Amino acid sequence: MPQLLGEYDCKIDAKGRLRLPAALLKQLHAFGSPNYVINRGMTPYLTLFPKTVWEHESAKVKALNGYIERNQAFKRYFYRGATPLEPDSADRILLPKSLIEYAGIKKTVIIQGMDDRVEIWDKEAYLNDINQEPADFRKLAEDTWTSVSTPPPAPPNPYNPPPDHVLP
Amino acid sequence: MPQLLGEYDCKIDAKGRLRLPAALLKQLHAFGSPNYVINRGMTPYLTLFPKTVWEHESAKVKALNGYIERNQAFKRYFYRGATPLEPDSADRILLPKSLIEYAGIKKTVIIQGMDDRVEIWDKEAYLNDINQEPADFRKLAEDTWTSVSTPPPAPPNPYNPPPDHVLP
DNA sequence: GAAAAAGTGGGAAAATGTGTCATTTTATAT
DNA sequence: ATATAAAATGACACATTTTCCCACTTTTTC
Repeated sequence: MPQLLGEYDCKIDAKGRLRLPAALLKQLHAFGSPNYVINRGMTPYLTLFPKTVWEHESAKVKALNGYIERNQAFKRYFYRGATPLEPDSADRILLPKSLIEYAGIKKTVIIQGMDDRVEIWDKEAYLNDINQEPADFRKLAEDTWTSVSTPPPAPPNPYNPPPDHVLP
Repeated sequence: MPQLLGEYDCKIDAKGRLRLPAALLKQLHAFGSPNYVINRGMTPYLTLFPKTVWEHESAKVKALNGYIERNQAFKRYFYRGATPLEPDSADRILLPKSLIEYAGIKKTVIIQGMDDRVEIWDKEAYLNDINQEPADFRKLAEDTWTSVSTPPPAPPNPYNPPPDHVLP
């Protein structure tokens, strides 16, 4: 399974377009198609999924019985804002206005790889978030790991990256 | 199976007509016919089904034994307000007045794709709903998922982008 | 330092969304 | 039945958004 990694600094242009950094694009291509789904994050940031990852996520949600009100509320929360995206010829994606507003995106965003998805933050909000109470991190880490039984290491999964495309 | 995705901002005209956004129409066409059924949601919003999906839904309800009083009551609720719709020549649907009133629709609605159906909300009500206490969502998510097993992810198919333009 | 690639910006054509008005159809009352 | 009103539909024009394309600047690479 490929993995999305890296922290990127990007600008949004006046039309709300975001160019995906070349280094990130290469990683995204390993997920199978040049199509994405973007959605609201839990707090004011956005999450961009490769379409294949999104489909996997939503398959689980689809199975829920919507006549149970709590399930339906969950579904709604899951889908709220989810929008399919395709990059243009210059590898830019057009961010929906409502999501730009939601995430408080001004001019510059930070894109952060998060394994099988990326988070898109307004730069200022991102810096606030990670600089906040760094002292807390140790406690957070301890709390996190004490409540989780460490799974045995999975057998190594040899991953052969696709060849980078060769340019003339 | 195609999937309906996206959050769209639309206005209702003075006659209660709603133009379906072009991006959504494309997705709806994938469901096989330009016919829809609209119905009341559980709370004040509307649900629009592609006809094929509606038929599938109502088949399940039809199978309920109507001699059981609670089933009959459910059926009645299920069919109450259900209305077949066909878009006009300009891809607009005419929302029944009673449903507009039920959903508290004023001028602007949000249409949100929800996999095999879309929800139509009065904009204000929608924003209230999704911005509501995200802390609640954590618990909701936990409750929801404790009853569902996670299938293993399928390995993706790497995407090989077309070669960049070659210069002579 | 030159060439290539990556990242930005903006103009303009095409597509979409929206309001208005005219015409047709349906309903209602006399 | 016919007249009138109401509603539904169709047509169009205007505003806005999206897409496509190209050119320029900055960064990277050799």
